[in-house]
Amino acid sequence: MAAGRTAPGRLAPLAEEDTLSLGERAYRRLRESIVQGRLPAGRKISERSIAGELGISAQPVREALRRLEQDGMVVTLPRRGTVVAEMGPAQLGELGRIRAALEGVACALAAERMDAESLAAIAAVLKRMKSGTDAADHDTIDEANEEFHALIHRATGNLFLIRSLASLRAYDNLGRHRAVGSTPRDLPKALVEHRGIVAALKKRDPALAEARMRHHILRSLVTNGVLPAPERKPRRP
Amino acid sequence: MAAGRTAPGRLAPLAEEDTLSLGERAYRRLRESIVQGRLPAGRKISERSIAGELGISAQPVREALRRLEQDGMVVTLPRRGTVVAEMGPAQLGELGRIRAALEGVACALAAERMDAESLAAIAAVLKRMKSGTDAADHDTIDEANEEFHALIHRATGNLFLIRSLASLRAYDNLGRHRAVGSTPRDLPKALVEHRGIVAALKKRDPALAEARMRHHILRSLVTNGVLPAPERKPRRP
DNA sequence: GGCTGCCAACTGCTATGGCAGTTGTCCATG
DNA sequence: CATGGACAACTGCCATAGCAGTTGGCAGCC
Repeated sequence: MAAGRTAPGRLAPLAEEDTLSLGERAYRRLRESIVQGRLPAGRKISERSIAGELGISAQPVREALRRLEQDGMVVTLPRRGTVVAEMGPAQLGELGRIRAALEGVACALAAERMDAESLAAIAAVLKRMKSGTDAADHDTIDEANEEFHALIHRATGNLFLIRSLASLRAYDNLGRHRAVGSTPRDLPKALVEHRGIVAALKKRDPALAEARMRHHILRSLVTNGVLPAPERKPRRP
Repeated sequence: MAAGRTAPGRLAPLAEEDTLSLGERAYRRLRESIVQGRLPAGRKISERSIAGELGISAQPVREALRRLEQDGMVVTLPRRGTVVAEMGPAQLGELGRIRAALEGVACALAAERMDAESLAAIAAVLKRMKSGTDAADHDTIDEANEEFHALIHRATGNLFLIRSLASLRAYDNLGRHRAVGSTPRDLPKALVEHRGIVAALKKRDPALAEARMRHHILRSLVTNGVLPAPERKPRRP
């Protein structure tokens, strides 16, 4: 990590060279720290202490905390303090189901309006996924996967969707980071699912694209242990 | 409106008696003003001028604007200004589809965990809807409708879902306010749909509840003119 | 007349200081 | 030893002031 030699749970001062506002940078830093588990649930966050660690004033930190609160990542009790929100497995599962639905809608919108350039790009990503899967190279798979979904999100052109999904994918990362050790993934299954999604996008079939994407997300959540395995449909017991 | 005699587009000062933070109150005020169309799209919003109108400092206003920006209701260009976001009919339609999906997930979650008390409450709301529909009383219908969905949202116990849907329903209101005059509504159809949703909730059938809720939202968006009528499925043209 | 350059009036952004409410600690009291 | 109360050290919250970048207009020049 770029954090370097910092005490666990502490943040390195912000670099000066950046062009973003301090509030924005503080928001991203805090968000990243929470997602990566460096700021665990229940940890107290005070505006002043964070400001001190980041080497900035308390005001931008306060803005960042308000935004994180709207994301649901922290909760603040007036005049008492702000703490990182608790995220039980049940709530993580709910967020996963929400994300599945939103990714589905995004995929449907993308199927309607994705241009040829983006389609070519996503086909290229698919190839990288294939080679990465063959080599069992998790880094390139993760990277390609990230780009895969990002391309679809961007194709929707819908800011609300993009933001919401970014927030939800952050929780997904949290779920992964929580499970120490190997995170199980059914790579070949994911590959064929991705191919099916791209095929639906190329056919410009919104309903099919949505169904496939949603199923893909839900299945991956199940194999990751975030969601329980769905019960088999009983044919009248 | 409680706004009273204020110049169009201007905001009345905040009351003192409230217990909420100034930032929170400013957020709600601005949000309400945007939703009701009092602050039309493209209108410039400066921290200082709003602060002056509300009789508070610029800092809480700034927080409110950052939160509204995360909601997608305003966009701010650094060092240049903040304006109310443009919302074309296309984007409004997209948000409607997103909302339909999220309301569906919320309804599924509610079907799994709604307690008897809430089920009784929602049954009562249904009765009010029935009488309101018979009397063609739009006010009580709107009120009951609001409560209907709020009960379902609350039953999920998911803050992210509740917040997102609140934001999306705000846009829905904006769509209504935009269409001056009579907003078409198929009241009897809505009533039977609501009944079907409640039936699914009582049966604790998440999939059915989700499908019915989603269809209900999508249909209402179509009759409101937010979404185009879906094309009939061609059986191979 | 049309163009350039400057200046004033904005804008968002951040730091500082201080207020009011909360919490924890330590001492005096029963 | 246990209990209650005051004080200090927090907390979030807000107002003020000032910085730096942007914009609009007006004078001066070509």
